[in-house]
Amino acid sequence: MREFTEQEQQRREGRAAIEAQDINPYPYSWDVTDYAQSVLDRFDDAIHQPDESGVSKEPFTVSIAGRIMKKRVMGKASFIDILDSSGTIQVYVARDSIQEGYYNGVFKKLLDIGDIVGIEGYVFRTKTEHVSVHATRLVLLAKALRPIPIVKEKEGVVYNEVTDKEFRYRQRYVDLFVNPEVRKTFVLRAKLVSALRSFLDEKGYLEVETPVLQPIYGGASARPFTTHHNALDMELYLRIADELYLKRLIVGGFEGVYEISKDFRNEGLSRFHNPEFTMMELYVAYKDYDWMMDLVEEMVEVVAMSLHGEAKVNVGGNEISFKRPWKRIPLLDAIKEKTGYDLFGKSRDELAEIGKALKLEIDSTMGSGKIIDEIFGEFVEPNLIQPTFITDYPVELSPLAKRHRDKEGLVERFEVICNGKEICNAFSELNDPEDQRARFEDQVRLKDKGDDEAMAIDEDYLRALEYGMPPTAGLGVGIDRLTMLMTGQDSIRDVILFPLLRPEVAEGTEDSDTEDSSEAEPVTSQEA
RNA sequence: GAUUCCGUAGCUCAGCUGGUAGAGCAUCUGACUUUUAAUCAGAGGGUCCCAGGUUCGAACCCUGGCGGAAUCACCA
Repeated sequence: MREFTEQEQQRREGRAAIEAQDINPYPYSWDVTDYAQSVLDRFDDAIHQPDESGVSKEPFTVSIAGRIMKKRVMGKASFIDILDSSGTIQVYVARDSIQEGYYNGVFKKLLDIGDIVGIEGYVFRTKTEHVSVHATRLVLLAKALRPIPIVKEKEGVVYNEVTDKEFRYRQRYVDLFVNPEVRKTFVLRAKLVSALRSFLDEKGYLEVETPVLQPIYGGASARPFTTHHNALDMELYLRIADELYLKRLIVGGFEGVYEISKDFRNEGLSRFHNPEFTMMELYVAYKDYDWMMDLVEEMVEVVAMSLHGEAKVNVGGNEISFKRPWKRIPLLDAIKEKTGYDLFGKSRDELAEIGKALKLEIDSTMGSGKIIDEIFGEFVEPNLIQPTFITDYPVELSPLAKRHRDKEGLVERFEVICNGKEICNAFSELNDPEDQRARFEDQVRLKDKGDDEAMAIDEDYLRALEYGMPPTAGLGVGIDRLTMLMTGQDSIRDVILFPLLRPEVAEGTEDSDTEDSSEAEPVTSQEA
């Protein structure tokens, strides 16, 4: 058994004292009729404010519930701040206004900051002009046995703000109620996903679900997580992308399908990478990547509008505008513009020379596509702040994309770069089964050379393509990154509720293996 | 995986060139029926992340480990 801190012991004693009065510290429900924000919004001095005799034209009675965040006791009356899902409201608790005996018997001594309570009362404005609820009934709904961090604020200055990242990620439940802007971020994230979904639904695309557990992983270059199915005694992989399954559905005759779901990649963690992350993938039949660029512009603008009411956002001092149209520039042109080197038609060795001239580390295992990608990543990508379509990638980097209709060695693919980071990736989908087989075979050669991110041949996918897939445009959007951009967060952990962390040593388990005789004793805290 | 920085009370932090710990808020006791970082008076609370080492003596110096952050590498 973990040793309790002083404050935890005091709270447990408080709980016992409450139970000794036949009060359940964890009752079953509370009838909520109002929320902090709506009360503040709806209060009208003309009709709700009581006069000197305590009578108002139209009493504004409410029933609210939430967590006690502050408690200011002044003898026979107190103010508490109650936090609910909408925000905070002050409650005036006077001894003679609530249940008889409750003020001195329970409220003053036994209710703590952090406890969750239900309050009935009427709304009024205090002498200091603060809209408050004058409690007529106050009920404990859940006792908090741990003290919560107390954050205070005066004149815009926040005191004792909980800033410790580890604390905040490990105990997100606390982070959410002590840092209001954290909740806002996740509300925005939900809005973003819902705006995306309704945008796609309105276009008539079908939301589908495809397997997370896959016998062959594919659709991206990444290392997978591996797991095992006992009954079938088979290795399975957690998907690294939805792509190949969604395109099978296009073969099946759906003309527009999308999926919003988690992908899993077994790679390092960073400000931009969490091993599980959310992707939206969309495939539309009979379209190509030019069409998809138009769609992406429209979609992102709509999303920005639905979150902010305008098509722009401030991130790290940059004002980013999503207003259409966005700049479109071929990858090699963008590189030429920034570095002066024209890479078109250059051989692998010529590219390596240019790479070295640009002071990049080029080794013999890197193919020409990889070198181009390095140059782009180093000299172009970080400088693209406004949303920009970078188009036409080397074929070796894009084994699932269709060859460019005009440009030899390239594919019809684009990425959108914004604030120096990729936010989506799309192409005209490769639907020639024989070219696809050849591309897979190239991947296998890479795998044999030791590239553990190269794709495997997916025979079933090839079989599907052999039945005929219409020309198709495909898109993948990193939802976490898009959320970062739209909410101005600079770490992916701030847009994922429970980011992956190393396991912590659980409280009270440091000596859990040693015998502990005190456990045998029955704990009787009920009687007091 | 590499490098740098960080880890002291429930929270936010201080702790000088090594002399075994302090503040504010929170908590406890008392006062106070319109306060708002409420106020006033008093009190308690710490395996200084862990394990070794150096030293008469370590929160502080050294070594190793654990955890976090940033940067890099890989990627979305």
